Amino acid sequence: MPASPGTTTRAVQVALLRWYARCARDLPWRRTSAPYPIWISEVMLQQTRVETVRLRFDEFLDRFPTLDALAAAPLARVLKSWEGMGYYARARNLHRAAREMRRRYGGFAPSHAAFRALPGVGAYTAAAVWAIAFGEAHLPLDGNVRRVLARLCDLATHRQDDYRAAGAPLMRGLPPSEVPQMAQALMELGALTCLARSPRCADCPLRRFCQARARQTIPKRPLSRPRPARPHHPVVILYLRNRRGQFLLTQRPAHAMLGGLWELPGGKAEAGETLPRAMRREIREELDLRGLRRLRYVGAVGHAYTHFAVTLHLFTAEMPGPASAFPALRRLSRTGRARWLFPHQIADYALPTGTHRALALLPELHRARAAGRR
DNA sequence: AAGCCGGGGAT
DNA sequence: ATCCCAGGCTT
Repeated sequence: MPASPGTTTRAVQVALLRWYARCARDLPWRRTSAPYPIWISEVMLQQTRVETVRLRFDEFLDRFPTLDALAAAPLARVLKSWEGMGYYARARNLHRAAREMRRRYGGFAPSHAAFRALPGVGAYTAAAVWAIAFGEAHLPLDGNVRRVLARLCDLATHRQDDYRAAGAPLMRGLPPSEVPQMAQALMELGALTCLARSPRCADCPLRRFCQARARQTIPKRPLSRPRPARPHHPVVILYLRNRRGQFLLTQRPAHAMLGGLWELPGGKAEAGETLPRAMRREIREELDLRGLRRLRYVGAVGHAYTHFAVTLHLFTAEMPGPASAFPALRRLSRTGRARWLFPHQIADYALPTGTHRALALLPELHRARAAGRR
């Protein structure tokens, strides 16, 4: 708060802490101060709404109650637990970081610096865990806090350093017991009151300190950046049956988008190409398979990713012969990147949400999916 | 600093 | 349809 002397900083801290004591939501990860669950919650909350995480947090901790349990688990199980939450690199990094901590420190990271160096732990997560679990005065600079600071100090900037300069004083001079509350209060104010679209200034404990409010620049804070439009692609995917009633599921490369997840074979349709032609071409390119039998169009589902959107066009078809007759398919199976599954077995595999929704178009898988969710 | 990575809910 | 969320990694 550049324009504010220390006495004002203290007044802001007091107002915010009093408000937090009165208004803070009761969230599962606020019932503990242990670093492991705090860490899990912070990773889940990366770009993910509180309400979504609220539904998943307890289940994840039931499955992986300790750092050692997470480190000992196979990655596939962690990915399955992460299914539907997106940004799957988070699950891969969480797993790697747990194994690294166990190996190098025999437990949780011993310092903020050691923790910050782990995969998937950036400036925000390291600050949040060290402030909330250990009471050290780091500023967790997330989207909420950035918005609160942009308004409180009327910042017309994108620079990270400007936000740090504005926010650091608010974390200083507190007793360690109040650091966790202060860190969470800044975020909570952004989540409940200092809303992005329609801020509830009348209810804000900081309204008399708010410089953007005084200057009537609230709608312009924080400064926004124009975003490019999302391109849209038609995609064809295939539910390929063999003669035993199994279907083919393939695994995405570990470090690609949706890395490690399982999906139906297929790919983008090209401009001017009919969907059945695209389907046959993709299967030829991907599996070196020709002469699909009984190719049928099932239907489509739309699905939006961060930077593009797709329409998934689902087909069914039957194998032209035994899988063993096709070298590319044999190779995929041998390396474990492709599996023939009976419908009920799908419950053990982590699938992207779009694939789940496409499979729901098939009655036989609808039943299997319902069984898998139980 | 910018581009990339999922998904979902609010408006 | 658009925005944006308790971000991190790579370039």
